[in-house]
Amino acid sequence: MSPSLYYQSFARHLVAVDSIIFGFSENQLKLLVTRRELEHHRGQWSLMGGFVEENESVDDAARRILEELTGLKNIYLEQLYTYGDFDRDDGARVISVAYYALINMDAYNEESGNRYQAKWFAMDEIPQLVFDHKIMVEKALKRLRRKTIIQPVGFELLPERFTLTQLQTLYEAIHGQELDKRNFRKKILSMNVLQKLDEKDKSSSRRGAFLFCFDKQKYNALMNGNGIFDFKY
Amino acid sequence: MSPSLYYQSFARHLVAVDSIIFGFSENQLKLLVTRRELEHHRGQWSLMGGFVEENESVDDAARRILEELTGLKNIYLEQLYTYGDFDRDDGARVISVAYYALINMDAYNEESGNRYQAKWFAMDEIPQLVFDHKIMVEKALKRLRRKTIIQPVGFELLPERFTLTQLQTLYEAIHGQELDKRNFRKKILSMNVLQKLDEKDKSSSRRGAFLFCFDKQKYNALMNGNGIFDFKY
DNA sequence: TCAAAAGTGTTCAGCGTACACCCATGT
DNA sequence: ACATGGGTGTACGCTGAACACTTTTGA
Repeated sequence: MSPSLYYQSFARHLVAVDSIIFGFSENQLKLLVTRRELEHHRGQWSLMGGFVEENESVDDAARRILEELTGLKNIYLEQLYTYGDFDRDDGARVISVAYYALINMDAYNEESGNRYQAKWFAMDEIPQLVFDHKIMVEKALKRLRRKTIIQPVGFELLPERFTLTQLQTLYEAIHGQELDKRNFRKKILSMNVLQKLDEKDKSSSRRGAFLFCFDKQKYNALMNGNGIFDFKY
Repeated sequence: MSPSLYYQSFARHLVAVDSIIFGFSENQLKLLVTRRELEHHRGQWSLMGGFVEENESVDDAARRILEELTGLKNIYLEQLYTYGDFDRDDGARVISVAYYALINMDAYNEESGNRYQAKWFAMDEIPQLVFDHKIMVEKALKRLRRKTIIQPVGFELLPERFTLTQLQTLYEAIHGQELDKRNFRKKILSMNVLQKLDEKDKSSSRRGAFLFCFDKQKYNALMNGNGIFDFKY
């Protein structure tokens, strides 16, 4: 008797993946949502999602579906939480593993998105979403906020080269509050993960602002060293 | 056509729940593991787990399985992470939602545990576990450490009434490092979630140490107020 | 009287926070 | 010359961290 037979008597479930996809443009944090394609609730606004296939890891499913929608590989993607109420989808029992993704909207492929009637919404203009997707979005936002406090993650939402003002505006958008320019710069620079470039961005001021980029090396050094949460009372 | 029919063509999966169960005794953080009952790898050390049933939420499955093993209801239980590699279980494709639980070992029912050949191990004496269970335990420990820094969660592992020395020993066990007594007390008491009782515990010293209990009211007030993570740069 | 754990305060350094002015440049 | 965003430094208060001695009491 093959091992798999031992498991035969147990219930099997549809397992979906739903992605909370964040972007940043026009100084606003945005969310990418699609029109649902499945018959049930077809056409309603919904997070981008799909079902986990037979021989596919859940992470791979999330990446696959994200790539279908955005045309992007190598996106920052992190598992958020698994939603398992048996009646969360009123059409069938579906367990959903939620992920959140941070993407650089400049690189986003609009054509791919159009196939799913995808649309970006500012966080305070998100339409009603199907099932428990709104709850997922709220949890993702909380997680993103927490994450950006203790780890320099926000970069994923920006183009490769960005000004400190852009970065600050992003943080303000994520946290929904204004920040002091001097303190912000002091803090971010003291983290020592930014590399100052010679070039200036002149698109938003006459004087021009220096461009920076994220220094992956420094970042890794930081992470591999002592963790950020050193416990001492 | 009923909604559920729309979903028929998608793959279905076995969904398991595995619990990392922490306890505290003899000044050590401990983990409860069982001997595996399913044919495949039967008898190996394994986290307590089981399959999610047809009309059961994943959370309920976790609670059900935990109660079967420990005889305890109302345990602190939190979803940890979902493990979805398609080959993580070499017998069949099983997606596992991991939870971690904190239990007061005084209340633990040994009889229930014996039915599963359950055993408590100190964290540095955990035997080899089946599949990816070791990874789950490591993640749970990290989460517990982080959690105890920012939220007074540790109480769940202690009897209802405890001394500050006991609490400190617990924190030392969780974090694997010694803490300064004065700083620890200052910090914990300033959180304002402990209630000092009139009674003393004389079991561990001639002088006796005052007993405290966790004050749920104060705790809730704290949590409902401003969150712990106020972001300001 | 002594052994063993309980209990208690102060000092210092570093970090977060508040706050206001000059700089560079294109029009 | 002026309007617009870019860039910079300091002072204060709080919190975390290091550190040692007295108290109580049963044996």
